[in-house]
Amino acid sequence: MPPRHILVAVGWPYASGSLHLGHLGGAYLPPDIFARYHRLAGNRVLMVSGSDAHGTPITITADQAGATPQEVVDRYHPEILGYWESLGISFDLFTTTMTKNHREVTWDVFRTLRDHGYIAPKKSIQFYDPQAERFLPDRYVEGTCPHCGYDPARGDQCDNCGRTLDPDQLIGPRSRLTGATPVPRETEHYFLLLPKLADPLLDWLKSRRGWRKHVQNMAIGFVEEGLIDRAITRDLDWGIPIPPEADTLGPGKRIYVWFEAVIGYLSAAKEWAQRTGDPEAWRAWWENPDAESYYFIGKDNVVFHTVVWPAMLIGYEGLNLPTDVPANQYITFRGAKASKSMGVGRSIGWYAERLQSDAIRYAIASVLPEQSDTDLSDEEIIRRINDELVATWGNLVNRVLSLVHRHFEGLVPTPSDLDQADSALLERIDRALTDEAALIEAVELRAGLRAAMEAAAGVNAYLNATEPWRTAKDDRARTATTLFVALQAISGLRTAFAPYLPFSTESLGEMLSLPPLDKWTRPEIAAGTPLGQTE
RNA sequence: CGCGGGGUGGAGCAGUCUGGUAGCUCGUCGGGCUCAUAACCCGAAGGUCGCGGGUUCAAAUCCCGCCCCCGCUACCA
Repeated sequence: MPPRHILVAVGWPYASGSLHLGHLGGAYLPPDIFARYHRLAGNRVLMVSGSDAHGTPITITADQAGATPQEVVDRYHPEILGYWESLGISFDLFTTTMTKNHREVTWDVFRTLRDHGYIAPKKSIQFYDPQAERFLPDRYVEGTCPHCGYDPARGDQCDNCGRTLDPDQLIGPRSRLTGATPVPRETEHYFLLLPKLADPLLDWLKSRRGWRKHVQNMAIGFVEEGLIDRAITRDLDWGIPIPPEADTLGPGKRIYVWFEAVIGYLSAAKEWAQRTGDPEAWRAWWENPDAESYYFIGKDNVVFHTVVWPAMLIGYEGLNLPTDVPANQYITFRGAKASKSMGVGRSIGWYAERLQSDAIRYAIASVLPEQSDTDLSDEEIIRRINDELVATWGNLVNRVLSLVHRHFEGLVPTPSDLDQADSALLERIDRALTDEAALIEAVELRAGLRAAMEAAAGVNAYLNATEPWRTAKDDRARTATTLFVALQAISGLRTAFAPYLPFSTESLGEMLSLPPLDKWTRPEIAAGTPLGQTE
């Protein structure tokens, strides 16, 4: 079977704050596990993402810090890169939305959609700050909430009662920039004409199979409720400019961040291709109809990736739509949503300084919120590492290597004929690899990890049944066979754990004198091979 | 208010589409083993499956109503 082309598209984090374990479990660890599996399975993986450098969260963070948006990005983008480095999140490219390449790709998508009739300018009424001489985004209009009386409520939403607002509903509106009373004035923006794409989009959504039900139901429901034209430009001075020939709406307008951020998947693939020296290489993942694409995001981003981005791709013509959007729910901490501003859930960096990367990866992978929100605490993290990962898998490796060192001078013993229990164990390991592969392909990563752990427990049970520490006293041949088989099983488990625990499986390979793993198989460890010591 | 998802032994989760003795990991209790001891193996206890009603020989599962949590609701992305 020829290699499949697998695009692993990872949601773009804002470069405006530190990431916490909820982010890791929601959007970043799952694609890495998925990508590592597919590489081992012999497929061509392209895994891309980057820092989202635009959008109001960046400008607001900058305002609060008295810094420029650029300075905010310059601080957080390297921090995020550091997370991926320390946790082994194996991007082929993690770029930003500030590149020239991204601007050009965004312009290409803008122009093509416009030429195909899916982007057009429309006039609307918007608040204008006469003192600052500029139009105000809804977030920059403040006033008293008409529902609960809270002040200051923002023009898009009241932070107190949570209701969605329009700025003209506010009592006593004022500009957040100057405090001046804003006045309504006509302005013009570009809109994405989503209703024109609704029919093919709905047909496509309904024909998807194997999607998580909350993802597919939400997408279909959103489209069936009725799509409306959606603005793709904003009154901002931070963001990607409108293509020069189309920049006729007046000063101070940029492309709205949601429009260009999703294009990042495409522009990052193109940037990767340029960097590899084959600028056309991206086409194998985007234009080849047999290529597959998987978008890993949190549940708050479902509509953008299942409705808006596919609509843009349909309108653009010629590029692949998502194969699956395995969006995750949230990891909560002691029942509260992880959020730096709420002081809940520490940053990834905090844990990375205190725990081994694979330990963090195991703890998160074993609770991935694939169906529903999952609650976690520091105690739970430690418990899972010690009572599951170390106890079952770490201890298994340790006890087998100890026996080999004690009774066979650290050399893989030469087996006699395998009996039924020996063969059954190896068959079980091989079956676990097959089962796990199917689970990972279906993006059921937590179940995939469970399959590996159950197989490891099976090896422990095998050892308790064969008792090599007892047979060593009077049956060296039997002991040799048992330990040989156990080592082969461990070799298979090394593969099974490799997508989840890349660091420790790599060092285990060195300990077993095995070449680097490059296939989804159980490599045989030859008799006589010298083994390393456990720590 | 509307839409989507979730509410299952002490903790975290599967199972619900395709109704039929409620499953997994951890914890607890008992036993085994002693190579490993941050242990391992075997067994047991522990659940009105959010609440109320309905359909059915049979409901965690299907239908109706309600409560709670998360997300979305187009200017957060």
